[in-house]
Amino acid sequence: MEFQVTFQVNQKIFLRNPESSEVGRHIVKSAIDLIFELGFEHFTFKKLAVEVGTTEATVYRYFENKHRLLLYILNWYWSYMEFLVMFRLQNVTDNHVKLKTIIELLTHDLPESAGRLDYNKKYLNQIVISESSKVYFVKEVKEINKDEVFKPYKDLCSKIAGVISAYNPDYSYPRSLSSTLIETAHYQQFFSSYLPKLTDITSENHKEFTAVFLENLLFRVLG
Amino acid sequence: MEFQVTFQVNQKIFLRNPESSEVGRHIVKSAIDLIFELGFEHFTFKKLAVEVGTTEATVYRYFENKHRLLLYILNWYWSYMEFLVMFRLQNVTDNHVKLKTIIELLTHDLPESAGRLDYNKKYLNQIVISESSKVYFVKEVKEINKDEVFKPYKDLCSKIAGVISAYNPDYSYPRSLSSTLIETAHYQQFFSSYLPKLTDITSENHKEFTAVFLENLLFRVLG
DNA sequence: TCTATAATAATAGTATTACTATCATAAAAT
DNA sequence: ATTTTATGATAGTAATACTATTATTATAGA
Repeated sequence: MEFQVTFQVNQKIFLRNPESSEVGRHIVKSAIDLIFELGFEHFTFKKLAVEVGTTEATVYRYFENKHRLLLYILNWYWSYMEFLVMFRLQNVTDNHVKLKTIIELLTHDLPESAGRLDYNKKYLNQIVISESSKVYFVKEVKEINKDEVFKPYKDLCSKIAGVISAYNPDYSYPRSLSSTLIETAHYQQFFSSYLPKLTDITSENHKEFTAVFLENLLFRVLG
Repeated sequence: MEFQVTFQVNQKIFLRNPESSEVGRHIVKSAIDLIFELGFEHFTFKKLAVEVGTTEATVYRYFENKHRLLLYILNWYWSYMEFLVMFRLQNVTDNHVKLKTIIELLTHDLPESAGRLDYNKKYLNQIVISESSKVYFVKEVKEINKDEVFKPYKDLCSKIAGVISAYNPDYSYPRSLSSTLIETAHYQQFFSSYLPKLTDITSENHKEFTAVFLENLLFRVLG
């Protein structure tokens, strides 16, 4: 059986829906490759246009600027992650197993999807780790937030918080703990790769180290 | 009694020591004001030069680029924070009190120092919260790290990890927990201010909320 | 099949950013 | 008194982050 999962990303993030055309899809796919390769600071629409084989003007018809494009990519990621959490928790009754599954999902690459959108999942994962904080740590966050562009992140956070509360209804900070899990999953992987003295990593398996650290933390906190 | 605490910031961060001249000190002070006001992305050396009443060329004689200047500010912050931790833990024997003091320091504005450097502590604190991750979430992190520019961060992390281990010698991840405390102190404050649905804040006191959340988390983790 | 309507390519242009270079002058050190 | 050093003034360049115009192509509807 073949099936496709699609999410409608918030209209306000793009000027023209990139999923509606070949060029549009190519733009997002190449953006993921380029942001991974160059880092967000060195990534430009000019370079992207060259990579796609189109012009800057065309890219600008889809996205207002590179910040919005990154936001688009992350919205896609957060939505997909929320779907994966929901999907993988289907029919699981044990809340302990649920939380372990969530940590596994947060700390490992996305599974390859069969769909039309074959984004490079390794690159996407690295972008989420290294670049995602740049979409909210900006002076304009209040303005941007009004467009509800962080809704998928909040939904994901909320879903995980729900499981936390189910596991321990007396715990007072399910949302903060949930966002802490998500963020910590990112920078502990980053730190263990590039600034290992900020962590206790011993082997080379950054994802596994992060998962084990988070699991330990989570279940100590929740009892 | 008047006294001054100074830290020698790593030579490799600057081209000319900004503390060695009036203009240099003015540059750093104004940089803190401007980065706070504009956000790091909109902050430029041109704007800084105008603010200081000097030229771009002069600013470039002190710092290679704005990334290095931010790094300088954070090195100063991390060093000062490590000093404060050391200072405030003097003569405290109870490890529980030590950890509470550390969380208090991590989540609140720096105390005003009597010294020559009267950086705006409120602005500095906001910069640490919103901009600090931008110094390491860059493609060049490996190269930059070779200059030991993250040493003060690692030292601070290590100092806190030491207290964690003293409190609970059996805990396996003192460094990771330490960096998690530091980072979480930042973005829980940020989230509770701008994206409150990612947290469990109820009042308006972001610093207090973050402190209480972190304390709860820390002592549950360490038992 | 013709025609209206999008979307794109090609091209140009602007303001700002992120620098580098030169040279004269002022201040500090020897 | 003279050398060194820092700064100011000025200029200039390549890249970035856009906006605008027009011709061409693809598509969808009549």
